[in-house]
Amino acid sequence: MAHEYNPAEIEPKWQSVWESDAVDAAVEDPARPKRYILEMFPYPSGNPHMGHVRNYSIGDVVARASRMRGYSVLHPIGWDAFGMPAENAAIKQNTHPAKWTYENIATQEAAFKRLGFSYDWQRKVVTCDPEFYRWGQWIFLKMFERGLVERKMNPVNWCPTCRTVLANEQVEGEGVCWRCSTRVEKRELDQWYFKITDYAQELLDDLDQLDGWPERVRTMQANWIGRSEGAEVDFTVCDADGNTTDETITVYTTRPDTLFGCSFFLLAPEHPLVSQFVDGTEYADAVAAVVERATHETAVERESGIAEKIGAFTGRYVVNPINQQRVPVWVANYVLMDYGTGAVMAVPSGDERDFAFARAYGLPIPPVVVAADDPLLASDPTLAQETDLRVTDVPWDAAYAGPGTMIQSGPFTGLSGGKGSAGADAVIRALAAAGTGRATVNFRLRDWLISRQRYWGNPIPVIHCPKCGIVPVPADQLPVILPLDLDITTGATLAEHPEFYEVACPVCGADARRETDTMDTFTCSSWYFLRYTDAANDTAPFAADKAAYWMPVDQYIGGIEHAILHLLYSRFFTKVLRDIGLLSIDEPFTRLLTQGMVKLDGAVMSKSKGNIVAPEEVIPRYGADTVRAYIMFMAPPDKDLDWSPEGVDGMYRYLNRVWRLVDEYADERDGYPQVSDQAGEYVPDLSAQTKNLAHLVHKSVKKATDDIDRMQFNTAIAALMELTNALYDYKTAVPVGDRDRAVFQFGIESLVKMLAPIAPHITEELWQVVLGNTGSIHAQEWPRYDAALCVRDEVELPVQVNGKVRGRITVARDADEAVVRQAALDAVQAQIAGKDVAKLIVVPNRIVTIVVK
RNA sequence: GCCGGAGUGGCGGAAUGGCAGACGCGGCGGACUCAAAAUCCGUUGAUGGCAACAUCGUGUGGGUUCAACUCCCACCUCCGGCACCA
Repeated sequence: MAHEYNPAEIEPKWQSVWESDAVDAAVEDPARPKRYILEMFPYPSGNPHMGHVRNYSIGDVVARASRMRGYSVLHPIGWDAFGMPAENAAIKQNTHPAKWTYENIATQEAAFKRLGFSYDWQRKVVTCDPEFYRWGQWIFLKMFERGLVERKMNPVNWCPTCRTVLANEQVEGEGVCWRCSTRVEKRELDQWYFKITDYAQELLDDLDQLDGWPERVRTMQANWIGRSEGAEVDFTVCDADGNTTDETITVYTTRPDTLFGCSFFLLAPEHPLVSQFVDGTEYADAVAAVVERATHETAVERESGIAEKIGAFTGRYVVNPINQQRVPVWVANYVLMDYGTGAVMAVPSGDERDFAFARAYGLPIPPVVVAADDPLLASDPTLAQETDLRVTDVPWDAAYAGPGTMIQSGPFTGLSGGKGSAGADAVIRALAAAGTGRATVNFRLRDWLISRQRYWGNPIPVIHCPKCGIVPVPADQLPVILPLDLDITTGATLAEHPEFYEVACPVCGADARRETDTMDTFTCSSWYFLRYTDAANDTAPFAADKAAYWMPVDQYIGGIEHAILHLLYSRFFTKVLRDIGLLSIDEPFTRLLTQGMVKLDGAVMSKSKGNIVAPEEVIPRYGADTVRAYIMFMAPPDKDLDWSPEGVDGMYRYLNRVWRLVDEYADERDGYPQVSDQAGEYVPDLSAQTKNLAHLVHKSVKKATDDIDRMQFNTAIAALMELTNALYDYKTAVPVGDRDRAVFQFGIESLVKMLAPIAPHITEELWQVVLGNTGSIHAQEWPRYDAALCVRDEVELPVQVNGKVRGRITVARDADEAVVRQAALDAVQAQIAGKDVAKLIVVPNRIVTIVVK
């Protein structure tokens, strides 16, 4: 009854069985441990490509293996359905974003089903469905209540191509839009923000808990949050004659120990005091020129990598609170308005940028922190005790920013200087006592700009009332429905849709205007994983007890491109929802796998580049199982891989090999005598060949199990191939009538079971049809190996002489060391004859090494 | 510039400090076949040798060790992230 492996026939057959039986529906079962396996949900861009296949195959293997290991598994899927590409496609193809989006979802859903992914389809989430996005609005309102939503006028990143603002996290490398790579512009606009900075410290601290995350992702997030410790110092504004005003300017510094070395003071070009200082003065023109160049040329200069430092004197001075020194105030292009306070104290001897600026404009560079071996101290040892300003210009050709000793620093002279030094602490204490400074912490992280001037997004549930101001939409009026009757092929937004924005104020009833900006799509992806735990809930985003059962996600799988963006925002949402009382966890994702990218000839596959390899090109010829297994076999999951069609044949051959092996076994098995008493049980009178097979089978089961656990699927598949080879070798070497039924059967069944998560269709067919078992392979228990059978009772050890293998010995496992020593010496007798054995090292069960002279 | 990651056969890739190259792709030789496909067997790091074998070999140069792809120091190349963050 031998029959052929025909994936085109069996794959759709099993897919429809699984779907109609809803075999992959997640069940909350308190009796079993749970596992929530999640892959980052796709954007419905059209046909999936091999990158998708890889991402979702990894998750599917983990989910299927987890079920067989006895876990109650949640493995859902959905679509991140709002966003710009839908609008662009709609304009280009003269259709509606909704139509384009839902059609693409249908395409991807069909493709995913054709690949045999084991999703709980009943929990499907589509973010552009009102049933989903209303809860995004609900969360917005909750955040609004808690003061985590802010509308403010700020310089923001504007993408002229996308015609919308962007969050800081969405501006890449050289200041370009993450989506279209257009250079972004700075604009001063009134926008909506989520106050993620309120959680900056916790987002940083809790990275320590995430030991299931790749180190580099944690490092990237820590760098992005960018905590720095230092001090604020208040400088009093004065005129050229030293007459002080009651105006102070505060600076932030990480080096309060260098305060005595401040020889000038800088304002950012955008600083509001600049025009106040120079308007109508002789300095106005020069300052305006700097401001002009800084605001218009910065982007270009940054691109070249080296920005020339330019600045201009404002005619004003400030008083240094530590020593009452009067220093000039300049405007400089390298001072950033959006970090610290937009003003800095310049210490050219201790800061490279200030040094360059001082040299360019002839400003003094007094040394205040010097290294112990500094030539300055060598030439003038008394300088080490100098408290007053004696040397006003360093002989160095670069700033010194390292640790050292404070000099020329009044009462602080002699203290250690440097970041976080005793000297720095002492200066902060002195400033604090005088009320002119204080210790403080600064973050690089900015608040999350969430409003977008685009149509295809979740409407911000707010109404602008001329009398009441900003009025949140009452919760019982949610959702604010995104109207679909808008012709967006002209590029129109909600601001061109009066039926949408003309509303009555919910408080006073006056004519008011509904907010027409929509939310950043990343707000949807920041909590979709929570919706899966309770996807049909129509009274809340999710029930707390359901989330409590399933959360956190045990294994999250997705691309490294979200190392900051999505993964940071999701952590933020989780903490906010915890504080609202909906969650009891601090972190959403316990373990994270950042899967490598699938490339073609070195380039990332993307629709815009047109270098996509789609699974449909391979499935008709080889089937989904081959595609899945091949992409898992090509490389470890976290490494980038270059797609090459050459090896697909090999994987197809392998699955055929498995098919024939199992098929032949099914035909012949009645002829196998039952020799050993039970599968996997060690029976002393087995033949040497059968013992050998039992050993190989158990060793392979252990190896494949361990490798799937640590998600090294490429080596797991290699172990399955070795198991397959061992079974074939046994068949070749041992006639049917001498074969051990129990050991062989255990080998065959283990092979089929362990291959099942990777190649779910062929294994289902082999299990149920070819082997004639009842019940799905995917509901079987994972094979258990016998640790005693994974090792041999005799081991062959290489014997090295001076680092070269010169002989081999076979000894009992864990043999007495004396026995091993003697056997080794005998084995290499010829090589060591007449020489002194200086050393003999036995590494038990591994190697013997002899050193002779 | 700073912070990560990676350099291993023709190719993808394996190796708790213990026989480098598992597993596979490709190649070569053979069996089966009228022939081909499929399948099966053998072989396949380099150099030298008829051969057993010898020597060399994990980006480069040092070091630690009986033993280094693995640990340490210095450097080269590539990839990724951040980048005037005071």
